[in-house]
Amino acid sequence: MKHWLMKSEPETFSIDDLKRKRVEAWDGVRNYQARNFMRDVMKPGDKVFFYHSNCAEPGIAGLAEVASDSYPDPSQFDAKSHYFDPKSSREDPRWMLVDVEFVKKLKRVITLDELKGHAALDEMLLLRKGNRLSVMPVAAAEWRYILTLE
DNA sequence: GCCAACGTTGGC
DNA sequence: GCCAACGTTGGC
Repeated sequence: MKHWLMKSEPETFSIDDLKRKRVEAWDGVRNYQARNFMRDVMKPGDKVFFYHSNCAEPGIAGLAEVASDSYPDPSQFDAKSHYFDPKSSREDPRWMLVDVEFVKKLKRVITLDELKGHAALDEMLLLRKGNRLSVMPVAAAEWRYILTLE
């Protein structure tokens, strides 16, 4: 079982939205590296940090779980969708996603700023300069360490 | 709203 | 295959 971090802008889709809906198709990812993680590596049951990005208090807001195998992102075929991709086709879909299921909301947001202050997390992908991946792996040791911070 | 960092596109 | 131009991400 692997561990992941998935970013979402809370104004668009927050941990509270996931709590309400229980399961959400993680659509709209249009980055090949992030897609490859979802398509090739993620497995149902993998653990996920739900991260709030591009907001007043960026950080880990909750826990979730991968809830499906990967399948084509329907929004890529929808001409009315913001995520429509005219270069993709149903025969050869370019973008894949997984379903993500709510596990729990953290008692507080473990902020990006706080994570930066822990030497144990120096190697964390999230904290690498210039990293913009919206779906990324988290090392098991980092996962366990972060859970103790709540 | 700014802007650094990065990814993608497309002309050559 | 190079690289300039452009678009996006996301912290601040």
